[in-house]
This record gives sequence, structure tokens and C-alpha cells, in this order.
Amino acid sequence: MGLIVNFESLLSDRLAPALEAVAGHPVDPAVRASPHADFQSGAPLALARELGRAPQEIAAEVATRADLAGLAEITVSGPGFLNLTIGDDLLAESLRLTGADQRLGVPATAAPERIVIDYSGPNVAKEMHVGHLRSTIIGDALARTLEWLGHDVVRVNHLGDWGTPFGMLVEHLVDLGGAADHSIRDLTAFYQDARVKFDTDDDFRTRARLRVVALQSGDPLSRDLWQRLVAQSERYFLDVYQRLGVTLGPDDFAGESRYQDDLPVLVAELLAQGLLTDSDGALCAFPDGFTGRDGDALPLIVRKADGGFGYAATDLAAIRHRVGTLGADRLLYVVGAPQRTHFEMVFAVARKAGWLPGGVTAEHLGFGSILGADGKMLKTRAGDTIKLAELLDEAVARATAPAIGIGAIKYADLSGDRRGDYVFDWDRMLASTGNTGPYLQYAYARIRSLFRKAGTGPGPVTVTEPAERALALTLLGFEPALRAAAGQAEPHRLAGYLHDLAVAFSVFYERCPVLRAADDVRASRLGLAELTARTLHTGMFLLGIETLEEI
RNA sequence: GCGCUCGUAGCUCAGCGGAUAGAGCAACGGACUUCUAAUCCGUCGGUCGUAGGUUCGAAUCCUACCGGGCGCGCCA
Repeated sequence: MGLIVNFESLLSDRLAPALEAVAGHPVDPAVRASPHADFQSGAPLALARELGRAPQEIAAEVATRADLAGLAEITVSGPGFLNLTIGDDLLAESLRLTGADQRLGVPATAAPERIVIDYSGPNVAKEMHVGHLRSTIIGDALARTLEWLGHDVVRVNHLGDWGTPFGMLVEHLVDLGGAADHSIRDLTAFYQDARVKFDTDDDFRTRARLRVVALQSGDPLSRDLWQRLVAQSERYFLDVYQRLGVTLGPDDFAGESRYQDDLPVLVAELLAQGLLTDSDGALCAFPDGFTGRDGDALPLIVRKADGGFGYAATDLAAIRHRVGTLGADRLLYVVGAPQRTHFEMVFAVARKAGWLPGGVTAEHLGFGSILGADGKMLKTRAGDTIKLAELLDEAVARATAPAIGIGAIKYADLSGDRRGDYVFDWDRMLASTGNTGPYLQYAYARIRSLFRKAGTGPGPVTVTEPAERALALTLLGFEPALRAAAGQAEPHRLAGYLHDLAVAFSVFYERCPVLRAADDVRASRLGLAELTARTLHTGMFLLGIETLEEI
């Protein structure tokens, strides 16, 4: 169901008429959470100049006129702020309503959209490395969140499973006898061996090029060998996803190869619309507003001079498919920041070609890099890229439980603004204090421990102590936090909220004995604890962070 | 060169138009016969890169500059 108790909007609704009466026209009450009260409105300050009156005077008049009966106390404060304090009974009643709701007071969206989220996207025949971590974690958190809010989410794992490297890889497999059953570790060495041969052996290079042609023209042997590489890689990816607690499954793979038959059609459509220009044999689109190093228009190369297709063509084909066939209303790409220009160009061309109609939005959700302690891109001491599987191994080894190690990595990634770079630091992410995964997991485990010992269940909540009040208010902030996180594709807003909640609970836990309290108080505090546990659990689930019953 | 992005406490980060800029770590000092002290409380610590501008009000918006990162025609 979802029954919202959103004090900001409730207060706004009550203040708006009073403000309008004083100002003579509608005014945004601008209600915000406040450090000086539960909520505040700064609207009178904005009106002072216009009305030629002192802001305190305006605030006083608004306070007098506003009908806040049964909702809040209002006082004038400071230079002309309106401080709003919710009544304790209303707080308790709001908690009751929220607690009685399966969805913790968060209604499913009234306007569900079909949202296609493109994330993770590793390369076949290559091991996943830290470079795939952020896309996988952030994309999954967004997928979980949007889905829970009632949207129809389609996860797409845009595998790198096609293109010239596969001529080389398949040819190398032929050289090795074709039937060998390689592990993915073998495949990493396999890839490097193939690469070396490609770079040093002219004969092999020629065969590799012919192999690409054979593969792309459907030669059965080539396809079979290629398919083995793909299947084996997919098994490995799924294993990593399972360890990471990521919701990408076998049905979500949609590699670049899937669009190969669409590419000639796509080129024909673009040509027919006059959107392509021949440039030294390559077919390029030149969307408006993009310039290169020399100041000339920047090309989006759709078909290379050798007749092959690059990633621009595949990305265009993917849009065409996601909108035309999957019926997407919204396309999200959780892909590193460096590809920003590329996607802007692809979107521009797709718009012009009509594959992205007006009602459909496409967003590139970029993210920063993971840096080492030296402030540079995270690498091993030897300077190699760090394999994801090994990173997960280390996380598990360093933590007291696998879920804590994995949760620490994921939370570290989700707790900061995704656009910024972040410094990877085991000690910090595994710390039990601060804005970390372990801190949230610990808070949750403490609550579960309470219930194991309680013997009785929670009862009606009454709010009296300051720590109870603070916790109650924080609990009721779940819905706005979630809305902010989903609306702007910023998981760190939800993460920050969960940390605030865990802190509010910890303070409550220190100051307000639960099990030793007298009957009614005990039941009430168990009620607060239970709602906290449910909120933490839900929020952590939406971020993809596992909860533990005990630590 | 052009474009994007980021410069907030010693460190790692929140805050992104409103009241004395907040956390965690680090440093120092407190709280466990008491529900998980993997916790909590306190102290110390900031010309919010610089300079202008807009505004009643700017870390937040605009402009310029400085500094870091990234991108800019056949890799994805």
C-alpha cells in the first residue's frame, strides 16, 4: 500500500495559505529539516524585501495565521525563521502508520516506467577487474531501488563479446586444438598469449583477421568455439555476481553480438535519413555541438573504413532495440565518466534518427575512479590491474565474516557521491565506526539480539525521551531519503540516511534501556527498535548490503 | 587548444540558496557489576582553491583565473 507520512509536505500545505495571505500571492514555504527544531521555514526572509517589512514581523504574522492544529508547534526564531516542532502524539501515530505498512510508508510509484539499466558490462574471455566494480555495484543498487519503487526494471549486461579481438581469440583456440576446457584463469593467460601472438606473428595476425570474417559470417566452427568462450565467461561472471550479492542473472546477458544483424539495417536507416557522411571511407555522423582537438566537428564513427562496426554502431543498435522492442521509457547507462562524450553523441544521433522519441529519456550515469592511497588509479604494487575475484578474496579474509567484507566494499562505493573519485582504503571501509557497512550491520545485529532476548514482542510506541524523539523523526525520513536517492540516481543519499538512522539508534540504545524498562515503555522501545530494524533491512537490501542476525 | 569534472578540518568525505559549515579517522580526555564498548559522550581542529559578480542572504548560482583528473576520428 504505502501510506506516506511526509511532514515536509504536510507542513507546507498548512503554511502555504498563511504565507499567501500575508504576501498576497502564492509562496513556496520551503520547509526543511532543521538543526534548531524538527523543521523550519525560511520563507519570511525571502518576503522581507518585497513587502518592505521586517522578516521577524512577517514570520510572526504567518505563525499567527497558520493553522497547524494537531500537527506542529510554531515559533519565530533568529532572523525570521519559523521553527516547527511536531507533536509527540502525532509522531507516535505516524510511526504506528508507518510500521503497519509493509512498505514502511513508501508508496509504489503511481507512474511506473519501463527502465532499462545498462551496467557491469565485462568483457568475454577477460577476468573482471576493479574497473567493473563501480558500475556493477552502483547499477545494481539503482536497479533494486527503482524496482522496489514499482518501476519495471530491465537489467542489461552489455557484454563485450564481439569485435576484432575475437578473431584473435578464436584463432588461438584453434591453434590449441579447440577442445581444451579452460578455466577463466586459463583464459586470462589465454588472452595474453593470443595477444602476444597477434602482436608478433604476422601469419597469426592474418589468420586472426580471416577468422573475424569467418566468425561474423557465421562459420559453424568459428561460432562454436566463440560460443564456448562466451559460455565459460558467463559462468564466471555469474559466480562473481553471486559472491558480490548482485542481482544480475543469466537472463540479463545481452552482449554486443546480439545486435550484429541489426547493424547493416541501422546504417541503411541512417543513410536514408542523410545522417551519415563518408570520411576517408568511414561512415560518420556529426551531431551538432561536438568539436574535437582541432576545432572541427567530432565524428561518431558508425562504420569503419574497413567495413567493420565499432562500439558506436552497437550502442545505437542497443538503443533502437531497447526502445523499439523492449519498450523502454527510460534508458540508464552506468558507465564510467570518460565515456560521457561518447554517450552524449550516441544519444544525439539516436534522437535525430528517431530511435529516441520525445517521451523517452536516456541518461549516462557516470562515476569517478577508484584510487589507491597514492591518489592514482588503483593498481597492484607491480602496477597491474587488480582482479575483482582477488579483491573479494581479500575483503573476505580481512573481515570477520564474508558478508561484512563484501558489504564493506559495496558500501564504500555507494556512500559517496558517485561522480567523485574515491580512495580505496581497507582500514577505513572495514572500520566499525563511521559511515561504513560494518557500522550499519552492527547496528542491525544489535537490534536482532534485543529481540532474541526480549521474549515478548513490540507494542504501541510512545515518544518521550529526546533520543526516542530523534530516532522517531529519523525513521520517518526514510521515504524522502529514498525518493532523493532514486530521483537523482544517487545511492549515497540513501546510504547517508541509513547511517544517520544507525547513529540515531545507537544513541537511543545507549540512553534508553529497552529490556530493563517497565512494561509499556519496554514494548514501546521494542517498537522503535523493530521499525529501525525493518528500515535498516529494507534500505540495506536496496543498496545490496547484506544484513546479519548477529556479529 | 577546446570540452567535461573535481578542489570543504592534518586525512577520508557529507552538505549544493538560508540561522554559529557537519560526520568519521587521527590527537587528547571521559563512559563497560548494566540489553553486542565492533558502541557512546566531550575537547581540539576550517579565510569551504583564488578573485570578482548576482542575492536580504552564497560552500551552494554566474564569470574569470589557479591546481588535480578525464575526454577529444576508425579501441570499448
